[in-house]
Amino acid sequence: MEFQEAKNKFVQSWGALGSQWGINKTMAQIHALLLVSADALSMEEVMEELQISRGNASMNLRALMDWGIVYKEYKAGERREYFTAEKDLDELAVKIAKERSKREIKPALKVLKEVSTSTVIETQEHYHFVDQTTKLYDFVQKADNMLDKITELKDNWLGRLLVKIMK
Amino acid sequence: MEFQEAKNKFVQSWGALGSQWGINKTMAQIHALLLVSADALSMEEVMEELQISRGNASMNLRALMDWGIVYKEYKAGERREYFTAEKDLDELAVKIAKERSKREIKPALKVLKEVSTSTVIETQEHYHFVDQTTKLYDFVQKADNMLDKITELKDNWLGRLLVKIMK
DNA sequence: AAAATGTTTCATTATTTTTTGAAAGTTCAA
DNA sequence: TTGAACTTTCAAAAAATAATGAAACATTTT
Repeated sequence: MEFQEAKNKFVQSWGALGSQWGINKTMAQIHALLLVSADALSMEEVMEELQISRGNASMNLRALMDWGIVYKEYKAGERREYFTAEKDLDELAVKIAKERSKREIKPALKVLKEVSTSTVIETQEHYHFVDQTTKLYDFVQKADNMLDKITELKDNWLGRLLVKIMK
Repeated sequence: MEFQEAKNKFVQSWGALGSQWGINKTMAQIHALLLVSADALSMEEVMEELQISRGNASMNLRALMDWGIVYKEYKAGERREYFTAEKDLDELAVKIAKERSKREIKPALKVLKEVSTSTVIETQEHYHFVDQTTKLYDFVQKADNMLDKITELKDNWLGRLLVKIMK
């Protein structure tokens, strides 16, 4: 396969995947592009390669930086800003997971706690509601903790073994 | 908090969460509603409670059944169909994960394999592309396997211990 | 076999989300 | 301080996605 063809295919597919996970298409595409680019790219180059407008590029590059998975880079003697992606995949996964946890899981947990603890139980129906939402709260919290636990685990001997077994 | 108010808050929030995860709002809301309902609901009741059209209810209930997380139920002597949600949260998580893996991860892996193995390397730039996509392939595959592994683990003694430690 | 009851489909409409591009804003160099 | 190079913002337009509702389709009862 031609290099350009392969790169394009990858960027497009990654964009499609992103949009199924609540990340917008362009944001995912820019990330994909930077991920497989050997050097940092300027905004101009990103616009050119993905055929998108300046505003779109600017907004999504900012969003990626807010997520902490794309960095600005300055080249000596150059005015223009360049952008690179976090290329360590473990690091990338951790950052994405943390960000989504903060933005989505935490607020969901807040609602679950609220509704599960403040509802007055008067009937069987109410009881079922409180029971179910309480279980959901515990479950979501457990799941949310998982990643932190895995990250910690990696730092010790037993942990590394376990991670290895699980792989 | 009033029961109806709590239920509503939960259903709405769950719907919002769903839409950030590529599941449409109504689908997530219907699922939330069935999850906290003590009894199975008819399509009519779902429409009424969520204030949605018949077509919308029909399509999304079907989609939920396709995902295997909502079931039809027939009541003796009744013509009408009733719907219930999978209420075992572990089971629910497994089904959702399997479905997303099938629909999203597997196709992504296919593309990754394709571009990482079929690109002819002629320059440093090409090398970096192949290297990065290969790493990504390995990483995604590993992540995709995780859940299966955790599920298996739960079935044996050592596994249960590990899962306990990690919790 | 017709009516009654219930479900699905899908073209049209509405809503939501994303993108554009031009104007405003910054920063640096001369 | 002016102008050149570059970035950000945001109202408006475009595109993508979801919802409606009426007609078609099924199934059961009389």
